[in-house]
Parts: sequence; C-alpha cells; structure tokens
Amino acid sequence: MVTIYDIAAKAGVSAMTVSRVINNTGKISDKTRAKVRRVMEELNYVPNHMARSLVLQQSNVLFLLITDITNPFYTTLARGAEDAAKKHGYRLLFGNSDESLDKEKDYVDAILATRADGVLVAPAGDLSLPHLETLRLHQVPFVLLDREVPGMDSDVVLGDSKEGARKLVDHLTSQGHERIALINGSPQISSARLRLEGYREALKLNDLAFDEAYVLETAFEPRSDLSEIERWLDRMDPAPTAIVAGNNVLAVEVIRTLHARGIRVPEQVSLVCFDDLGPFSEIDPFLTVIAQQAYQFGYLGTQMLVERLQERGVTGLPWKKIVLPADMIVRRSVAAISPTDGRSAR
Amino acid sequence: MVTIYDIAAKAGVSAMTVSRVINNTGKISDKTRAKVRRVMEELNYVPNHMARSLVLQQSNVLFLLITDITNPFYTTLARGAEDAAKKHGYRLLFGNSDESLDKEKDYVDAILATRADGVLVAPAGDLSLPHLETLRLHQVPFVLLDREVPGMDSDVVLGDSKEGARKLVDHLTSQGHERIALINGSPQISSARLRLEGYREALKLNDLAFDEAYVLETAFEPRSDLSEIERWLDRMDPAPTAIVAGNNVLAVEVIRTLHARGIRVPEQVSLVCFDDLGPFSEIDPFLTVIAQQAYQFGYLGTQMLVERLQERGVTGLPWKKIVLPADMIVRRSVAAISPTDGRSAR
DNA sequence: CTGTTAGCGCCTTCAC
DNA sequence: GTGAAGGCGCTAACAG
Repeated sequence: MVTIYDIAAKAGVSAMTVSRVINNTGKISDKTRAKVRRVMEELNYVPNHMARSLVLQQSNVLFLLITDITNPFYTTLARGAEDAAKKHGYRLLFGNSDESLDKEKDYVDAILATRADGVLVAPAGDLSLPHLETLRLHQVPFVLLDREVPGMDSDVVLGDSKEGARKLVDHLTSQGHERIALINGSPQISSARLRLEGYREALKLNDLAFDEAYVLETAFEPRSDLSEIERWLDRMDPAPTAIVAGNNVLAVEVIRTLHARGIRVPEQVSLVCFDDLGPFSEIDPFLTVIAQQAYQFGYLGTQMLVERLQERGVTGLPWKKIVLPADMIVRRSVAAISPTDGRSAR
Repeated sequence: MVTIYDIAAKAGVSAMTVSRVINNTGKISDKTRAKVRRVMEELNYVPNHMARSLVLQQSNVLFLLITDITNPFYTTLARGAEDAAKKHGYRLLFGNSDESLDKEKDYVDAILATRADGVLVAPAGDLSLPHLETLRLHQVPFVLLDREVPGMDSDVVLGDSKEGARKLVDHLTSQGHERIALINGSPQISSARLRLEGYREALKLNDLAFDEAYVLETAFEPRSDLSEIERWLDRMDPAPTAIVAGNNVLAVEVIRTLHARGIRVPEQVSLVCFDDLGPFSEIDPFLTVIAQQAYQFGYLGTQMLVERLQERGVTGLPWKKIVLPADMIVRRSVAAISPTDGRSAR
C-alpha cells in the first residue's frame, strides 16, 4: 500500500508536505506542489480515509437508515439524501432495517462503530426509542424521517399524515361513500397513529360513525401471507364501499386480495392510499393517493443534519420540525356512488 | 470517546487484556473477562472500526455499486447481496452510479479510499474499463454483476440475455407477430448487445427480415424526455405489431408514449421486456417479461466475492462465470394476431 | 514555505 | 494469563 511516506521519499520532501498538498492547506511552493502531485500520480496514491478520520475525529460520512429498500418512497427519499449529502461534501451510506427492531439495533451499533458523523433514521417504530437513546448518548446527531418517536426530542421531517387522511376521507365522502374502512400500519408507528386520527376526525366531520371493525391495524412492510387481510374483509358487515390504505404497500396488498376474490377497483370497491407507487406504476397510474414528497424528505432532512453538524459545540438550540404538505393526486380508483348504494366488497 | 484504555484503567488491567476480551483471542481468566465485560457495559464502550481496520489492514466491508437505485431489479439484487454479506460476517455498503461514468469513477475512488475488502459492480458500460482497471491495480477483488466489460477478465454473474431475447421473440412469433421492433439500451453495454443478438438470431430462425429502422439503441436509465421514442415510433413504416424492450424502464417509457397517443397494449401493439416491474406493479401484472432472478444476482455474486477474499494469496485461480437462466412469465401484454393483420402502432 | 514530534484507537509481537 | 512496546496512515501543533 502506498502511503504519504512513500511519496514523500520519492519526491524528496517530508510527509507533512505531502499531506498539505493533498488537503490544500498551508503554503506550498508551486514547484514542490507540482512535484508531489506528479509522484502521487506515478505511484497511484489513494488517501486512506480511515487513517484520516482517526486523527480528525470525524469521518465526513452520513448514514441513512431506511425501513424498506424495495419501497419507492424510500428509494426516492434516498436519492434526495444522496444529492444533499454530496452537495455538502459528505459521503452517504445506506442501511435497510426492514422494519425490524433487531436489524435496526445492529445498524445503530455499526453506525457507532464506524463513527459516522450523523444519521438519518426512519425509525421502525416507538420501540426504536432505546436505539435513538444510544445515538444520543454517544452524541451522534440524528434527524428522524417520516416518523416521530415519543420520548425523544430531535430534528424531524414529517409528512402531514393527519391532514392527508382527512383529505382522502373527504374525497371519498364527496363521491358519496359512507362506509369507509381503514387498513393501517402498526399503532406503534407515529405516522400510522396520525393517519388513524385523521380518519376518525374526518368521519366525525362528515357525520359518519366510527366502527372499530372497519379498521385493521397491521404492518406497513410487505408480507407474503394475505390471510389477515382476508379475515378483515370477511369481518366487515356490511362491507365497505371504500378503503383507505395507510401506505402504498398495504394498498397493493388489498388490491391483490380483492382481485383474488374477483372484486374490482373501483367498480366494486374504491381505494385510496398514502405514498405513490413509483415510476414503475406509471404504466397505468390509477390509484388516487397522497403523494408524499419523498425526495424532499431525504433532501431537507440531510440539510437539517448538516446544519446541526456545523453548529457543533453550540448546544441548546431548539429542535426543528419540518412538516411536508399532503398533496392528493386524484386518479381513477374511486367511483362515485349514491349514498344508498348497496354494493359489497366481498 | 471511550477507548480500550479507559476500560483497561477502570478494570485494573492492561489495554491488551481488554482487546483480547473483545476479540475472544488468547487465554483470559473468567474472572478478568467478566470484570472487563462489566466495565465495557458501564462505560458504553463501542469499538472503533476504523482504528481496528487500520491495524488489521482489512475492513470487513463489501461495497455494492448499482446503476439505478429506483429500479426494482437492483433493489432486489441489493437485498440478496445484503443477506449474503451478513451471512458471511461482512458489512455491505451501497452506492448508486445512475448509469453515469463520472459518478462511477467517484465511487471507485471512494471505495479505494475507504479500503473496502471487495466490490460488487454493475458497471455503467464498456467504458467502465478504466475504473475496473483501477480496482485491479489496487488489488481490490471485484465481481461484475449483470454486465461484462470487454478487456477485463473477472468473476461475473450474468443473466442469459441472448436466450431471453430469443424467448421473447419466439413468443411473439408464436402469436403471429412478424413486424417486431426492439428498443434497447446503449450498445456500450454487454447485456444490450446480447439482447440485440438474440433478437436478430430469433428473427432469422423465424424467417423474418431484420430491419435497422425497427431497432432503437438508446439508454436503460429513466429519462424525462420521451421525444426520441416518439421519433422512433414515427419512423417505423409499416408500424410494428409488437415491441421488445431491453429492460423494464424502457418498457414503461414505451407504454407511456403509446398511451399518450391513445394506443393501447396489447390491443394495438404487443409489448414484452426484460426484468419484472417489482412488487408495486402487482396491482395489475400484465406485462409478459423475462423475469431475471435479481435476488440471486446479488446473493451469488456476494458469495463468489467472499470466496475470492478467503483464498487471498492464492492467485491464478480461474475466473468464474455464473449465467442465470432467462425465465419467461407470460401475462397479457401480447395479443395473438393473424400474420396478415394490418394493425398499426401509430 | 517546510520539517519534527506526538498521538488518534487498536492489535501484533514478544516478554514475563 | 497478562503486560509493554511499537506501528497501522495520517494530521495538528509547534518549530524553524
């Protein structure tokens, strides 16, 4: 391995001079600089980030921990974070927790061990609290993405989940729907809770009764077994005329379940959800969605994180909270019905 | 920051003893081991990977460089690589080159600087050669994924592109199609070349003439401007009755272009492609595709890489090449027509 | 403008 | 079983 000493020797200077050339620090004569540069090329020198980080006590690395790498919401978010990190001179590393607390814990340990300067986390849920406390304990600045964790104050970028849910429900009622069901992520996840709240409030404002049987609280991540959804569909009586899904994964799973039963959307049941389905669904974009600004989640979150990093030392500054608006894209997955319409989703 | 010296002091032992406890090396009495462990917990010790890697001259990190993080083919591949890396005790870091040679170069430099032990690369194209030469020069083992690069021998995991193209064309001819067009990635990419070859061979075997005007060689990555595709569609006369797309991105773009013209698939044009569209297209899986085993690309590639790493020192072992089969999933994007059917794709 | 010294946190080697 | 010395590659602080 070629080190600065190798090139120092060959260039007839000290290692320190080489270091200065590499980092563009201090004053160096053009002549020595040119010579050092030439030798570096000759020897194919590549600086060793690890050695550098060890002395500098900072790595210039940010870590992005997402919960589902196959979900276009998160990959788009990742692109935003990547661009922002690059812009500020940081490198960005990714991790994928799969909504698993265990994997999340492993990643947090790895992040600490690799001495990342800061972290962007989409926490698996409220039970991520100890993991965040670990980061805080070790003074690693972090920004929460998409989800808050009760008991942990921090910078955070959220979508307006409550408002989004209200918009979706309002849209359905405006089309005459009165039996509106909700399939949601775990109540251990803040965004899921807010979506449920928004759903309940919107029902109330529309003078519709809330019925527990119409709500299924399950999980946001992909599953192979659809039987829980099956049972929920069976349970609702009378069947809903419309379904709100807490995210895109759930929406797709509901559609698959319905299709398996020969039930068509929107002809027999209307369906809306949070999060768009990504570029590969543009073949036939038909789902009405709250299209969260995934790219902005990543971009703005990274920007906040970098700002925190730069004010290092200055403590006690208030936490920032960015709430991105919930914009609805109306497409074709909602049918208009008359209130007395007795169609069934079974 | 807590170091092994801090815990050594507090435990009343030497740093070396702490190091031995951490790594489970050498002989340590149960008593001191227990004591050291206790102090580590008390002080929330986290080992410093960078310092460790610096002395050990290895990082236990593998790097996966893909070309499009928003493409489900690559995210699924990433999941496979992640699982395999974990299984073998390596950590996996990701990078996203966006099919850009410049970004790819930046990543290669970063990979060298961070001293990753090995790399999995989906190269941007034939012009990635110098980047691979850089890796080779610095003796960083790598495995190529999905694409070969002429002039660079290495381990590689490929799909059977030629066979895949033949299958797609054969399927179309079996449904009566005779005017079959091809939209493909850059000819600078090995998989694109093989797909073109397979297409040409299959035409010949089916006694169909090859017509250059029916082939568009463009780019695999997503674009915002569809005008090139528009012009190609205009150029073909008579219009094709079926189109083969070199990957999923191109297929979606073709569909969008066609839909904008009010042309429906498969009623007016049939369409097939390489690579499935991922979980979010399961809403209405209708494209007939060569569904490459994305997960296996990542999993097997990582396994090959780890094997190389373990035989470090032993040189001259032959390169391995895994070719994954091209399995076709027939769905509904191909209509049967009679050979004399004069339908138009314009 | 350039060089010397010391040390970042850890592990290998060699002592005891 | 355990410890002391030295060095991985690099840079901050000081010296000239």
